[in-house]
Order: sequence, then structure tokens, then C-alpha cells
Amino acid sequence: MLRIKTEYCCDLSEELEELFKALANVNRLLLIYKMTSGEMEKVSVTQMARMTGLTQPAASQHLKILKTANILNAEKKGNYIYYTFNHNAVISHKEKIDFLFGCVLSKCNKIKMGK
Amino acid sequence: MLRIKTEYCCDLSEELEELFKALANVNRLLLIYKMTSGEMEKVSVTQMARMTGLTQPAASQHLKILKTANILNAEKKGNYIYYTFNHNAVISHKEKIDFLFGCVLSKCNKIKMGK
DNA sequence: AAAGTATATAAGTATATTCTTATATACTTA
DNA sequence: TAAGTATATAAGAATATACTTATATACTTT
Repeated sequence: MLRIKTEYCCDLSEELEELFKALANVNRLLLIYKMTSGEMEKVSVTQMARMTGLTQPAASQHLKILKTANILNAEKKGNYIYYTFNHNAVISHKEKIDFLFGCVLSKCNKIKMGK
Repeated sequence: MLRIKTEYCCDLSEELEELFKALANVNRLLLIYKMTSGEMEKVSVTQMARMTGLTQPAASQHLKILKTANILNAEKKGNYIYYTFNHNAVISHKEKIDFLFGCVLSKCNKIKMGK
């Protein structure tokens, strides 16, 4: 199990680096929160830019980063593009984060128990 | 509750940005995994550098970033400095991440239910 | 078809990140 | 005290990030 984990962690670290990079920006986090908190199911890029105080190109670039990181999906509908959460990918991201923190916290507990 | 959440999210976004920035580096993630997986409770900086293939200054700089982000504690013992996880802070970090993903996933579920 | 709107992309700039090498600091031990 | 070891810091270089403004692309509507 430890060997599996050790090998797994190299790949996992690279995947988590990409995920954390995508999340490591306050404007992208605000975009995400806006997407969760609005009454609207779908919000256009221009609306999101307005809501977060970003210019349209800046919002577009941030959304692209979130899409590339498999956090969002884009769906074109006429003139507008609606970004939505990539539900399954978000679940998968969360599992990886839980694994990382699980490793850390179980190590903390082992030490507290006196090895 | 929604107003509380909206205000909370601005602060939270800035805190999560700092946390995610600290975690958004493959070498720092590998350092973390090495710290969780070793048999040793405490590992010196030089040992960690060797384990991850980093130079001593690079490892030191990464560890400083993890310490500044309240992920690690440093404890000087004679000639060596031992880094350990900041257990309580890690729990607090995890709670914030869980809140973020909780918002996202509950939004996903709301949409699936048809608003 | 022309004009208007929404979004993306391009190019440039300012800043941040992550290394490197060299050196300083703190401690230990001979 | 001098020499050795561990760690941190400093300074510089290469690269990445995040914005800006300008423009291209895709679609809609008149």
C-alpha cells in the first residue's frame, strides 16, 4: 500500500499542482463563488465580468483557465457562452484534495498517538 | 444566510488564494507527501532536499513558503530544524476548502434537481 | 447584407515565482 | 577558539502570471 501510495503521489502532485494553480487567484475564486451564489443557473461572461469588476477580456481569460483545469464547462447558446461547473470533474478534484489532506491529517494523528 | 455567505466569501477567497498558492507547486506537494509517508516523525531540511532532489536553498525556500502559509511549523533542535505539520491550521485550511467545494457541489445538485 | 453584440485572442507590460550560486548565521564538536 | 555542519538569506536570471488595449470571430437582428 505504501509503495502504491508513493508512486501515486508523483502523478497526483502534478495533477494537484494544476488544480491549485487554477484556484490560486482571488478573482477566479470570486468568479466561482458568484457562480454558486446567484439565483441564475447560467451567467454570461459579460455578466460575470460586471459582477466581479473585471474587464471582459480578463474575465474571459480567467474562465478559460478554469475550463482548462476542468472546473468549468462552456456551452455556447446563440450569442452567449454560459459557463457551468463540470460536476464530475469537480468531484474528482475534491477526492484528490481529500486524499492529500487525509495523508497529512492521519500523519498528524499518528504523531499525536506517539507514533 | 446568503448575505453572510456573500460577505464571507470575499475574505475567504483571499485566504484560499494564499493557501492554494502555497500548494500550487509540485515540489512543495512532494515535500508534503514525503513528510506524510516517511517512517521518521521529523525530517531535517537537508534530508528533505535529498528526498525530493532539490538543492538545500530551494528546499529551505519551499519550506518557508509552507510555514508562512501556516501549513508547517518549524522547530529548531540543535543544529537541525525540523518541520512538522501545523495540525490545527491544516484542519482550518481543510474546512475552508470543504466550504468552497460544498458551495460548488450543492450548486451542481440544485441544477440537477431542476433549480 | 450591414450593424450591433458577445466572446476570444493577440500583444505588450508589470509583477510574481522559482530556480541558481554565493554567502551569512547559528550551532556543534574537536 | 577554530573548523565543520545545517539552515537561511541575498541577489540575479529565466519563466510564468495577470492585467491592459486593440482586434478578430461568431452570432443576431434589422
